[in-house]
Amino acid sequence: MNEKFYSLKKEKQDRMINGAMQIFAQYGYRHSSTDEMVRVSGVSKGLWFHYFENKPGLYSFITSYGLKYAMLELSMRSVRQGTDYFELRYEVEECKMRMLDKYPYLPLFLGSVMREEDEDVEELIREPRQKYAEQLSSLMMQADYGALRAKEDYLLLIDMVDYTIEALLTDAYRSRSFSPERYLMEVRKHLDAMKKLL
Amino acid sequence: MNEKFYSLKKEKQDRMINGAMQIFAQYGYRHSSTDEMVRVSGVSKGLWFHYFENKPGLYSFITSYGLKYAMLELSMRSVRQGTDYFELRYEVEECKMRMLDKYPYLPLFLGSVMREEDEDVEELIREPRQKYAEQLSSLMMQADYGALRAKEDYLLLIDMVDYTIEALLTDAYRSRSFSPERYLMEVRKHLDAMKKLL
Amino acid sequence: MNEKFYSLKKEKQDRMINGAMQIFAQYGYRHSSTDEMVRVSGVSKGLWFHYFENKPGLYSFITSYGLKYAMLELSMRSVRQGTDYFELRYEVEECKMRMLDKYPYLPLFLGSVMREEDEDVEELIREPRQKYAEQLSSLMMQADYGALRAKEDYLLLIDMVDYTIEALLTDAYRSRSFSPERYLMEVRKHLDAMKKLL
Amino acid sequence: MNEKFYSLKKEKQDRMINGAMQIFAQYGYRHSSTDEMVRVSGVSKGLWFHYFENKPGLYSFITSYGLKYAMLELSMRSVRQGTDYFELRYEVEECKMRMLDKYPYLPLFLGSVMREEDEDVEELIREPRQKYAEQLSSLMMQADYGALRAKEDYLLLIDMVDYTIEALLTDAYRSRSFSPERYLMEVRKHLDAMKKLL
DNA sequence: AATGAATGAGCTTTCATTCAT
DNA sequence: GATGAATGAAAGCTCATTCAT
Repeated sequence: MNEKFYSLKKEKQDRMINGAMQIFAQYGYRHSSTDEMVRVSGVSKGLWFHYFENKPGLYSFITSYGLKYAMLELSMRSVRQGTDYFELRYEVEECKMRMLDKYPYLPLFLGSVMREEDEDVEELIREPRQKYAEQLSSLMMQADYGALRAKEDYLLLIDMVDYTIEALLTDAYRSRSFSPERYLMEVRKHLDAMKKLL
Repeated sequence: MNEKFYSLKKEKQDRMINGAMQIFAQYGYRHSSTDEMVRVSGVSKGLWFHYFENKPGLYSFITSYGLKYAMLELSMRSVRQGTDYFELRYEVEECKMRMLDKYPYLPLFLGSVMREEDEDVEELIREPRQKYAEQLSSLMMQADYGALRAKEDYLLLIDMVDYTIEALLTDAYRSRSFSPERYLMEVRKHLDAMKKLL
Repeated sequence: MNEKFYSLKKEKQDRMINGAMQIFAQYGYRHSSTDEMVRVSGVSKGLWFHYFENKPGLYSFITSYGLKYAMLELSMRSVRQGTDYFELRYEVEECKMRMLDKYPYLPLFLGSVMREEDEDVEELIREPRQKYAEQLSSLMMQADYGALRAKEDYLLLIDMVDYTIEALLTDAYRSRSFSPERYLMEVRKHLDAMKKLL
Repeated sequence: MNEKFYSLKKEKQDRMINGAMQIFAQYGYRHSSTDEMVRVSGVSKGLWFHYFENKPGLYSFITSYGLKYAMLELSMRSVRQGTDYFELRYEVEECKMRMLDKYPYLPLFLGSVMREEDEDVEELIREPRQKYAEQLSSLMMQADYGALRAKEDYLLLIDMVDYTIEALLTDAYRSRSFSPERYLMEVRKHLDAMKKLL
């Protein structure tokens, strides 16, 4: 289906991928307009449809591509069984920051994809979305939950950590200039705060 | 500016307010369409513009109205100085649930307003948004932070609580039928989980 | 579905119907553009979709309307059982010419509808198209086929008459100014030519 | 103008000619899309414009080529002065069927060209179109009109024959599989039907 | 010569907004 | 006040045409 796209020069591929990710990440599927992608990527309108048939097709491709890239990045970290939960959680965020070089909006996009509910695309992204979620949770399952596990409600605490990190990421992108260092520091601080409670 | 609107029958006012809140809360400013408000409210299209000039004007009014209503509701609870932080935080959520009778989408709308970033309206809602935030934080400042305060990072923990509660609310509205009881129970569980850590 | 349209002023209804008929008759379904209908009718683009949802909906409505009008016109002639075949066939064409006052492109449109093959609309127009064909043939069955019937191949001769009349109509519209009188005269001449052979 | 094209391998020439004829014959000038010709011919898009500059240029070439081929085929039949009109008319159709080997859509294309009215190309095809019409009519003038000529309106009868044959051809192509034998039989039957009247 | 990537005008459709009634 | 008909800019998508390779 998308072999044509892959035979483009890598630089242009990435310009398109980044343009689409940025707009989709910021506005969600329905709200994202081709014209804005044209503007931020410098790639003409016709070409988007030349490669991706239609808007759902584009979204589905970018989603699948982005999630695969994220999964690859995740799988590339050497999995040390029994890493401390908070440490591992932090490493996952570090991992996201490593994506920034090639795909500056990918971390934000990942979150927006996981929350996407538009019925025109929900079906199309179900599978890659689920796989990504599974890889993440199976990665986290290898953590040493240490003192956490002692608590009967440790799942709730993990929820809180996840919600918090997601919110921090969104906030970080909201500011004019996204700084991965500042973001990671915020994550670290919040993780530490909870860790100290245990 | 909107005196005209207030001379409408209260019932119709509320039908319009609820219609706008529902759509804005679900889709955000930009994605909300007049036609959908017409549909859910049963109030003709012309009337919306008769009373509110344009879409930013409508959003600004509804925001300001909704935030004021929420502030009133908040201020109506008898402030017992020194209530335990977690208890107070819970009461704030209870308070939101009390709004459901008149404005079923107000709690969701509050969150969406606080996150709204569309540049067409950001300016217009800045002030009421800030006032609401201030009232909330000044209310929370009256709490007894107990063991929490002992922690040097207690502000971070509070962040986590806030992010968590906001996410729980969004999740609660995502399900077909929003149940205030179920929501409050979730909030309670998460608050307790953290409280126990202290 | 189209009650809204019928509550328009009759004059505007007819302006829209005529605009659509003209463009559809000349270019066929697929080729007809809203912009051209806007131009010939002076009715804004948005309004077409306000009343007719989409292009197939518009085509289906105009088709159904035009065929019904034609059937009404046909049924209004006093049916004299046993009229000479050639006379009756001529009267059918006279009947079409009577439509010109209100719908100048209807006779041409009828032919184009009967030949339309676009798969987006074929289903939608099947029924009215069939009904019209049936009324026409049941009308013609009341004719006195006289000497014609004696011929074993009289059905083939009728084919020829039909093909000829259809071609004459198309030719007549091709000229800059369509003249019903000239057209009817042509029809008469050709009918007579064949009649004399019998 | 098109010498370049003629230096292509004959097989590729014919693939292009057939592709263009098929699409133009089926959809008319305006509705024919380059992409469809690319698809049915397997010849790349750029090449079409390399050889034919633009769409009118292509249409003009294919028209001129197709008409010339038809004229050649017509002129190749040994003209027996005084052949019976109906026989000659039938032979003309046989002649068209002989084109099918090389250009399966040429007979249909001929008819569509003669009816083409798009103003972008009308001028361009006027001359070849007229020449073809003239050759056809001068060929037919050599016929023995026999009993036909006795009729004062024999020209009208000839019209009817022509219209009928054209309609039969269009009908024949409409069916999934075009059968020259079946088509010729239909022509024969209709010609005979009229002949018997004389 | 040959390919197909690239472009932008134009088409169908949506939607905030205006206006006659 | 109240309605919904009316408008046109903008969105998703198609297609003739150009151009780098």
